[in-house]
Order: sequence, then C-alpha cells, then structure tokens
Amino acid sequence: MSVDAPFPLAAACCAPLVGRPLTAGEATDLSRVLKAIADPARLRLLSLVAAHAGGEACVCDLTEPLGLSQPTVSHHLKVLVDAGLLSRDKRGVWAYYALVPGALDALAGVLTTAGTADGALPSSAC
Amino acid sequence: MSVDAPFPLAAACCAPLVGRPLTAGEATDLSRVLKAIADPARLRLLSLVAAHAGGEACVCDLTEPLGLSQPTVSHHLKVLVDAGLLSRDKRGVWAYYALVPGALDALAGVLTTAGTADGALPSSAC
DNA sequence: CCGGCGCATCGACGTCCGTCAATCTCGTTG
DNA sequence: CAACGAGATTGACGGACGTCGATGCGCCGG
Repeated sequence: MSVDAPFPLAAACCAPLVGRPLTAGEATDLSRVLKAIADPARLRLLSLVAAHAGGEACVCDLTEPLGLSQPTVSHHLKVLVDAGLLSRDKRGVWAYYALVPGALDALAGVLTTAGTADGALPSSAC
Repeated sequence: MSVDAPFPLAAACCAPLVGRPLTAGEATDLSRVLKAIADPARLRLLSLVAAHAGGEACVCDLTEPLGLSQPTVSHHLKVLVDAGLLSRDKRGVWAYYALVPGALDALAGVLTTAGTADGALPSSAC
C-alpha cells in the first residue's frame, strides 16, 4: 500500500517549479517522483539498467553490483516502476527492467530554470 | 552536524547517470542533493523564493504561504543552503534567501538522458 | 509430475526525517 | 540601556524509509 498514484509524473509535468509558486498538490506529486530517485541504491539501479546491454536488465544482473539482497533490489525496482521511471517486462522466469523513454527528461525539464523557452525539451516531455 | 559535504553538487556534477554505471560515492553525493529537493515543503520554498520579487525572500515571507512554523521553515531553508541550491544573505535583522544560479540546471543536466550532446546546458553547469 | 530457480511479497527491526514548542542570539528601536 | 522582533538552535515525538530473512508464487527442465 505504498503506492496510491501510479504515475504522479504526469501531474508533476508542465509545472516548472521556477516562475510561479507551486501548489501543495503539485509539490506533493513532484516530491513523490523525486523521492523515488533520491536514494543511492535506486540511482545506481537506474544507471545500471541504462548502461546494460540492450537497455534492459533482470534482477539477477543487479544484485551483485549493488551488494544488496535480492528482496531489497526487488523493492527498489518496484519503487522506480511505480514512479513511472522504469518499465517491467516479464519474459519467462526473468523480469527485464528498462528506462521509460522521456521520464527522466521530463523530470529534468521541471527543474530547469531556463523557463522551457529554449529547445531543451523537444516533444517527449509533455 | 547534519552536514559534512558543503557542496556535494560539485561532485555529482558531470556524472550523467545514464551511459555508465554510477559508483557508490557518486550515487551518495547525487542522492544528497536530490533528497534536499525531494520534499513538498522544500519544493514550494524553492518556487516561492524564485517567484518572489527581486528573486529573493526572507523567512517572514515564506511561513504564511507554506502553513508551517517558523523553526520548520528555517530548518528547510538550511537544508537547501547546505545542498548548494539556495544562498543566504543576512541584511540587518532579515535573512534573504535566493536561488544559486545554475544549481538546479546542473541537477537537470545530470538527469537528462540526451547525453549532454545538445545545447541544453550552455556553460553554467560544468 | 516434481524439483529447482527467478522473482515478488510479508513481517520485523533500526534508523532517519519532518514537525513543533521552547529557548537563545543579536541587531534595531525607543 | 532596556525592550522588542527576526531568525537560528535545541530537544522531543511520531511517522516514514531502507534493509534483511523467511516465505509464497510461476515458469521451466528432468
């Protein structure tokens, strides 16, 4: 029951954080996604998945580089999936995780102080 | 004693998160800055300071919009200053907080999956 | 059909975090 | 010099979070 909003990033998107004060709801939604990546283990998981061959990796490929137990890695992966940053694809016995295209870029766009007036975000963000 | 690294963003900078696996130290440094903004109250503080006239605001301007007590607001501001995202300028009795230029953009650059190959970060990031 | 393997879930424990009331410091003002 | 006000610090409390061992669930090979 640790997840109530399946994709809070969608609500946090298009809220530039700089330029106008965030409402309490916008801040809560955005903080939900930021909390998902504000952890060393989950940051390393994201980079490990992104750097893996084919852009996807299974749990067994991630436990050893992190030095964490398999249930802990599975828990962190679930947090990232619930935040809309990773996708899960179960093929046979293995579960392959991959980056959701545009998710991290949308987050970066929210933090950018340039005001989204330049070409930093082509079309995948909103 | 809650702060040991005065500017962990400097170490986390130029670590793209995507493209090569993060080391444990890089992930810890980056998570330190992300934890600073992964809070609804601190996100609203950042947007309130940025949207305030002159780009700076004192504590008395921030307690009422947030609905939090003065010590709590002061605590959150200290966290943001320690993370290198806000600057504190005490003039007389009042303490004025302002955004550190380029800090949020550097964070956004770390999250961007484009590989810093485009013109998203002009020159202030690294 | 059954044993093994990959992964998710559950329950528990220790720690960290957000919040507040109370207090302290220190410029400003009368 | 004394009183006031803005802000920082302290101590304490409740809840959330990260981690693990044990267990449950599906899929595959013998």
